[in-house]
Amino acid sequence: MDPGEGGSPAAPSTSVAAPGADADTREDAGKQVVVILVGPPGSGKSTFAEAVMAGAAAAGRPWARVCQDTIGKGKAGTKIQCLKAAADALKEGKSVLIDRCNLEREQRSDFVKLGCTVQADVHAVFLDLPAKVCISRSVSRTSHEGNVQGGMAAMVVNRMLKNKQAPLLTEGFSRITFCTDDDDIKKAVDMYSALGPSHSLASGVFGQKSKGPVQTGIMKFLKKADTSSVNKSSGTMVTSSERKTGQQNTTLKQENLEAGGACSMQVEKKLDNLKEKGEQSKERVSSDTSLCTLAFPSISTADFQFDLEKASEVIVDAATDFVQKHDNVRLVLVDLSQKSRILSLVKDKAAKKSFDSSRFFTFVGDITQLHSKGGLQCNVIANAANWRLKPGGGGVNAAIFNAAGEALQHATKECADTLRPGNSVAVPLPSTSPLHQQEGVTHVIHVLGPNMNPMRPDCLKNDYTKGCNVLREAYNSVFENFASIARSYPGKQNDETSSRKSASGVISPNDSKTKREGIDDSERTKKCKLLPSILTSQQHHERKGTNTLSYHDNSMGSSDAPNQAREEDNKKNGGVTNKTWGSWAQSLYEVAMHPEKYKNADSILEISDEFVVLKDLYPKAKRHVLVISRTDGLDSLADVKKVHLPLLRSLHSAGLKWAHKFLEEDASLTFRLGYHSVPSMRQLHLHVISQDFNSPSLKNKKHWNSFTSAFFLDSVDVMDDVDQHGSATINPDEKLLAMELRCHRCRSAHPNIPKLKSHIGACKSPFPSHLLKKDKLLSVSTGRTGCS
DNA sequence: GTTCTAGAAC
DNA sequence: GTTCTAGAAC
Repeated sequence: MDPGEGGSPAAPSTSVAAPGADADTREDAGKQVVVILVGPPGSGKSTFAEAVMAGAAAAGRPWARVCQDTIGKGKAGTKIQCLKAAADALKEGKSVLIDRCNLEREQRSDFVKLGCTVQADVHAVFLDLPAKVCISRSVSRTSHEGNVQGGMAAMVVNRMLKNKQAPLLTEGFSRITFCTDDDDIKKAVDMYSALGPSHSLASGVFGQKSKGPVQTGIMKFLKKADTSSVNKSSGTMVTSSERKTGQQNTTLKQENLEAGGACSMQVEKKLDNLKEKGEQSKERVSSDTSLCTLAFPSISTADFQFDLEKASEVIVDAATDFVQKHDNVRLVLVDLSQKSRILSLVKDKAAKKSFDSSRFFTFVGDITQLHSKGGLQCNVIANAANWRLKPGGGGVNAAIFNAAGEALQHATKECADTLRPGNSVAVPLPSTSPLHQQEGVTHVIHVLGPNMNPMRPDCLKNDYTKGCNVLREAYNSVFENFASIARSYPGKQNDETSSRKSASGVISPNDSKTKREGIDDSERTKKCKLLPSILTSQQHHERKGTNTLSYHDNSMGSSDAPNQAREEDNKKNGGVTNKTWGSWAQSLYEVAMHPEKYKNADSILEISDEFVVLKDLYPKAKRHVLVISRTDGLDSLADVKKVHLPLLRSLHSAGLKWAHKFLEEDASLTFRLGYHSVPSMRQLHLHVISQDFNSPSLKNKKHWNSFTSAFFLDSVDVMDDVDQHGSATINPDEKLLAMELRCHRCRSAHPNIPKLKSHIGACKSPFPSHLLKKDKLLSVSTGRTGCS
């Protein structure tokens, strides 16, 4: 990093500004900074603080470190001692580093106030490392100043992380730096070490990756004297000297949005009024990162010429309905023009409805520059796409593809080839995309709405009955895709945990470890090596060319042949799936098509016209069976349409029947029924799996997360989804499988699989509240069928 | 889906 | 030295 960027550092200041000194004098002397570190034990706060102090000392800059772990004569002290030490240091003209966990807003608010009182810049540096890293480090250290080490450390870290609250600008910070790995931390240390008295760092939120915003140049230095040009160039900067005036409307909007109290539609009107008075109009709107936010354009009302009045009704209905059903999400309808008629119509209609208006509002701005120009942090944006999912064509589609670069085209290609009206597809935006880097957008959801323009494909010729239905389907599809993405955001999971009911009504796993292992062992001896034999059988047929399956008419006998045929079919049908399957992934398909060949194998539990029930060859729990659909052409959930709803219900009923049977044999079990978002094996299959996860075949992170993250879609939800929207909402994000290892009951984090397994063998916490709804869990105590 | 294994982490 | 993960191959 070049600390001289924007001007070389000046000589260290020796003058000390009195607390009451006016701003100009203070700026001459160099602005003091209060840096509040935020992070759990093991996140490296002390290392950070020591490195910055060393850098500052070497450069002769007056900094003080206030460390709660050592403030009591080398031992841990109190918050009050820290506050006093910080106040004293500030009086002496020093900048201050607050080295304590500060994970909750309340814990850090007094330090923020202290900084504001002496008109120092107040910064947060959030050391937001993966829980497992913090736990590993804190468990293994031996001479920690605050004695958070050894076996207790994991518990302490987990408890703290459960309640962590990411810092927000509205707390009074002028700058927040997120560090999610050691590289980020090093950069932040370098930055603060090199911070000269005549420099100040840019205001805003920097380095936040997982929740949307934004890596906007963590290394950027800005000359303090030039605040006016800062505002001109970026439109989002708010320095402390401006807070009295420029931040007025920012604060107004932030408070309203975050408190969820006042109507944000009104807030926008107030903001509009301020704009009319010539005030700064491009302030940061909300730094609330606890809400996953979707920005979406009005669908079909531009080039597709859909009636605005009717469209606005659909938007308001769909959006208000959605935010009422989902926590921790926010929807923002965006249009470029201040005079947008669709925005006014939606605002008017929304004002007449009763809902939490901080979670659905309208916004004037460019959907590709919401963060950098509008200060609105959106994790996900929707794109009014064309049916070929190609760039160009003008409007929002061209703008988004332009802004996102080639990365979006490639990522889109991997997810889908075409789109039908009323459908959407969520595309994870690679981190190489400028839209990801600069605006913090992690996903683009392409959606195709109904068309009323005779010059465009699939014109509905003013059939608004159909048109409104398709438009509603389109919005529902976008919102549900968004909900799936939101579910994978870490903050959401913490919230679910914190709202967990104390009494679950679900029986805990059997206390007797010996008994459990005994059952496992007996099952292992009975295990039939069915699947490899199927593979052998199929390969044998392929070699001999005697396979009766129609796709082997292909002269090459390639196992990819059916995929090619199906890809063609998918394209013809406008479907969005085009997955190819390796030869090893065909076993279930083979069983489903020819179960009679294997009827003597003890792995097959039941065969009907619609399904086959099969013991999983590598069970990931004491009891784990698959209910495999026998419908040819249904490879996975992505292929499921409304017409398959009766089939889904049959699979579910069969799953329930077997779960009940297993519960009769072992009343300590709890079952969950569901599908993998993206299965590894071809042929739609429902997992019926006991929640003990006590199995030697559960070996890695992917196994664990495929059954305990949002990657696992509950059968009841899938049936509802298909019933309401005509298809299942799938989040294809592979990141779900790479997430850190968390207990499926108490959500505590663990550094590796063996440690996780030893924890889940003992954890008696109730299941998270979201699993207790809709009979997603089946146990003797619930005694329910799950049929609706 | 699993197995194998190099190399990272401890 | 041992444990554990993650990527390649099947």
